[in-house]
Amino acid sequence: MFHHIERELRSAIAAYVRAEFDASAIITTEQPKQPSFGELALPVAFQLARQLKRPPRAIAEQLRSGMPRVAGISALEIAGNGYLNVRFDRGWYGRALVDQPAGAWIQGRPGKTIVEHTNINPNKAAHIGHLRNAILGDTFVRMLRAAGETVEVQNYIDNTGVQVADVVVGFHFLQKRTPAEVAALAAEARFDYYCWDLYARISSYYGDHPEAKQWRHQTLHSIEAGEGDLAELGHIVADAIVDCHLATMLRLGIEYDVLPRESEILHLRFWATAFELLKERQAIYLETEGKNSGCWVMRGSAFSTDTENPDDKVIVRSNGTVTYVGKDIAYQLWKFGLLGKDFHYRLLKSYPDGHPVWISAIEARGEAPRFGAGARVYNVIDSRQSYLQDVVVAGLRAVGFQNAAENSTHFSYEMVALSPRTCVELGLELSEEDRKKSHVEVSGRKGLGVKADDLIDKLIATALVEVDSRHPEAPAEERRQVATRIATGALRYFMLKFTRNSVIAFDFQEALSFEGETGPFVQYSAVRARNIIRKLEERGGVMPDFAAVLTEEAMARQLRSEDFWQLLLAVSKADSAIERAVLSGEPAHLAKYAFQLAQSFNSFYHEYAVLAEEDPERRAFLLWLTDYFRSQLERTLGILGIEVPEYM
RNA sequence: GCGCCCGUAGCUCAGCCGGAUAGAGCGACUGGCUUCGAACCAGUAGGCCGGGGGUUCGAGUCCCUCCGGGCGCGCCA
Repeated sequence: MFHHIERELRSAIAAYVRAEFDASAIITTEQPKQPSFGELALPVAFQLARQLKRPPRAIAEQLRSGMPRVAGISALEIAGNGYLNVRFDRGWYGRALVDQPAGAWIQGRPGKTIVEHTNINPNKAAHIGHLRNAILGDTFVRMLRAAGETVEVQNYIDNTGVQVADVVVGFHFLQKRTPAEVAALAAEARFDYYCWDLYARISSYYGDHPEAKQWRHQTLHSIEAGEGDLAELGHIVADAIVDCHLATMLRLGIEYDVLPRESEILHLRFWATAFELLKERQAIYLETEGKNSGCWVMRGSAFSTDTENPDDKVIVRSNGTVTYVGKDIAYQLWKFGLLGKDFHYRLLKSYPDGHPVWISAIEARGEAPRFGAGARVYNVIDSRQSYLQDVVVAGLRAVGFQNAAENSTHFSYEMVALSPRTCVELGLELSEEDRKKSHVEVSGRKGLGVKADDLIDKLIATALVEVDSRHPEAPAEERRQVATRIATGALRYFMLKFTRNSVIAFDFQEALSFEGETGPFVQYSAVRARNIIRKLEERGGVMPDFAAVLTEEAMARQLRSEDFWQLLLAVSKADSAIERAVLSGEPAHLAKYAFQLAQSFNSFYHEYAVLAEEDPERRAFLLWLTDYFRSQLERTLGILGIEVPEYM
């Protein structure tokens, strides 16, 4: 509704300015600095002042007196030296919300939006850095869907890369295990933890025995050829770890639609097709001299911002093998349906909620939906890979797919590092240098990091202590479920509260906190609203007929209270908050909104006893406001992927 | 060397397309539990928005420059 009035007002003013001043201005609306100034502020007179060479105050005065009426607006006021402040008709506004609580503004862009996230190497347990990626990606997906878009969630699996190969080397060459033995191990719990340690071991082994890298090359070769024990081990490891990752992410409510795998990209020769295309369109050329002699390269000028003498990027090595970026270009072409090839698919599994997840396959099995061929693609990848993402987009452009290039977005985010204090807690030895830093980078090779499942377990345990002390009478299983929701809410909120380009220095003490700006704070507020309604029913009461009791006049009476009005206004801005977060691509904005909303309600909750209210109209109003708040906060939390526990 | 990001309260961070007196959480200090359960609320202290130039009626926000920090820049993935 807020949104609606805002839009109506903007177009009314734009039309008036065109007619009366013969000028065009981009009408922007702002939130007034103080609530007492009204609901919206328009700096339009300042913009026009320059064009018209007239003082802003005079322009504002003309706008104020001449403007046609806009429904829902009761007054325009001039403030400062030319601000036009807008006051809403409170009774009208409140009533409109009773009639239509949720906005009908939703209309997504046409076509399918592809969001690729998670993309963890399937060779070891997921860590907190991966959590940031998956939570950001998943929340962005929920935001887009809330904005009415059709979204496909992809999670790319590099099951043939060096990282998988290294773990295979560990099993085969260091431990001398057969595929059958590894398969047995993979069936046991926490295989991903086992591989975490093994990967760190083999990485350090390479350091001491450089000649052992020969094993890696041999393994990579076997995996690519798809033959022999080493290839079989590769499949066993990668498949089992993918299962672990899916399970970890499901704990946070994160699901995928399709898992395209590198093994199928190789087998179905995606690269060969892309290579022909790149050559044909002259996006790459065969270098005949200099350091890149014998390689197929992309001109540096195609992607680099260094205008002096940008380095060319090798796409195909002089030995004929393709680089990572080359494969990525082929994959990105597929995402837009521009490669002229597709995967086959098989159903990997169905989630408990019934949602199916498909995985790429060499032969078709089952009737899969049409994957890929998106109108837009968002790649959720950390900012360290921005250079490579630029090359991929330049590749699309060079091939002539301007449109695809423009619709490719690197949804980047900064890394998650560890606070020095947390490193100490983890028993890691820090150098003098590290100790002074504000954060220390995680390293999979060194096994340095916080595993996702460990963190979730720790959060649940911490939450359970609180739940147990508050609700000792509740069944143990139920308490555990409540603690789980609190824990995952805390974790998701923690990862979302920072804007994307801020480095997170992960700190246990901070992440395990349930007070202040945290997920549980917001959940608690929703629980309180629910409690009011539940208590009402427990006492034999029923919800009043809001449509009958809360007439426009009644609303106007109740909303004379500044406290009620401000809360109502804040709640009614959910749509605006969602839209703003989608437009800015910043889930943190929505998280912040949820927090502020919770704050407003908590203060209201403290001040006013809803059920004890004796005046029937006022009581009905308070109940309606409480329920309206509850529904809008729950909707917002749902988009953040945060569930509300039954009690706290 | 080149490129990208960051620098705002003691700490961690917000600050929407440039707009009115720069905000929140934590920490510190004062108060508030007779249950719609305090995982909360009310209040106090705390800021040269890294420095310096510029553009503008107006700059935390845009431009230039310097300082400090992070991350990239391979015929690795």
